[in-house]
Amino acid sequence: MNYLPYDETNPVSIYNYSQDIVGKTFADILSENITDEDDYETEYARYNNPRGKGSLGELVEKYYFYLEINNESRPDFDLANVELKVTPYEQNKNGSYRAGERLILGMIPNSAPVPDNFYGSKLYKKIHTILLILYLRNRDIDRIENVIKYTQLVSLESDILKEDFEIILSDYEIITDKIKAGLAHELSESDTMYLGAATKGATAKKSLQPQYYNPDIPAKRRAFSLKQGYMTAFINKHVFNNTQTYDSIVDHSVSIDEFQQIVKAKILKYKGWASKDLFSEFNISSKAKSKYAMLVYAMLGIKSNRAEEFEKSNTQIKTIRLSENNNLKEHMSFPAINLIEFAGTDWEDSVIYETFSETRFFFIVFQEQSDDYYLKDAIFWNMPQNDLDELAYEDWQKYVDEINRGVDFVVTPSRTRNSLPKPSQTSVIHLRPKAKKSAHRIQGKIYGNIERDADLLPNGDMMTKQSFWLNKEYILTEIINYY
DNA sequence: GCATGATCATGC
DNA sequence: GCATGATCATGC
Repeated sequence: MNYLPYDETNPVSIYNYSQDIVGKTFADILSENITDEDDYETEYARYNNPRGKGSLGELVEKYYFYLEINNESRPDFDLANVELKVTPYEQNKNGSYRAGERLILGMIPNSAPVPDNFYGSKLYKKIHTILLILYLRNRDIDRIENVIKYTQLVSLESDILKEDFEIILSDYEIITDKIKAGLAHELSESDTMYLGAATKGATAKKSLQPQYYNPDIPAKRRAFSLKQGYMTAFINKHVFNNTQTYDSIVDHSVSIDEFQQIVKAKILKYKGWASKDLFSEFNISSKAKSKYAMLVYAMLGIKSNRAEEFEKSNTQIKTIRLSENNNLKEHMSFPAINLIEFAGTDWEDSVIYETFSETRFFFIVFQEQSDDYYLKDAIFWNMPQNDLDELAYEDWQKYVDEINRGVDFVVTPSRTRNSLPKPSQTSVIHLRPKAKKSAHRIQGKIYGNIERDADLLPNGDMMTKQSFWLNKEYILTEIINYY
């Protein structure tokens, strides 16, 4: 073994040495270590490849810490029990920061027995102490030119588990119980709150593996991860020391079950109330279409619309209005998409896959009765992995095919019809317009304000900006079991 | 009367 | 000025 510039048995020594990395780009680290110009070019290209997702971490391991790359379940700094994690963060438009990705912690054993106890797991040993190296990601430059900004020694016990202990432990149990029941193929990242079961491997089909507890049905390889929302809160709190960002709903450590019970109780306290009474009780005079969502935050005691537990667990509040005869009034809307990106992205990297694999939902149900809506129920929900893999995938494919084939239009004075699949032709999700006004450019002919309201199609036409929507019939079949 | 295309009030 | 979280409303 060559001489190392730090004591590999001592976490503090490793951390002290790591402080000199701050301010460097990944390319700097390469050039400080490679004198031959051709070798430098080769390595630069290798580590700059966006397909090599873990490659910046490998670069740091190899060229800064001089470690052998280890793909095993032992920590990177084995003798000090320290795991190295190199991860991006990004700046939001309003200047605040968010984690760039979930933090992958270690593979979930699929072909071997799962330890019952979190403390007996390889995961616990591996992530007990983490050297977290954060770089500020700028997507406009070569990834290898990004600058490393922070390095921090993170202790699982004092920094992470202390405040979120019960939830992470119950997350671990949910994941491992499903595996032990032979249901690893039904795992979804949105099943849990902070510790997620993230998919691993380029495409799911490539990464299918037989299950130890159910050899007949293969399952995707997955890794334990701390969710992106969790990491955003973590770096704001523990790296940037910014504690003003969120309001928390529950001020003590609880399991997922307890958390959900507490949150539901805060809402269901008002079960049966008419919405007009709720609006006056909580002083909401808004005429905005999102007034029901504003009401829910008020009922939860959240001043901003950022609840700590919801942000950390990627949970979205959505309100649902039922008609008197128990149908949903409307489909559920999501943000606008970029059509060209939509049609050119693989399923597992698509916004729809990412949204439904990672998001937990808190549905607040109101029901119409005579001339008002009455609070009926509050339901935590996430899309079952099977529905995502099969039904949502088929719907998505129809839209991708039609957009790539070329969308046809029929223009009339009152509306412009398009040849995208209709909501009634889909089972889980559909695309529909969402803009200030309708706008199109069809074979060069312009209708409406295309700059503001239209989105480009692959064939050069433009159509009104589209969002994706969750079908109301699907939502109804999902929530009907709850009441 | 519902499906689908169109649109809105607000906050940041 | 635009993203958000929705609801509105025409015409089949």
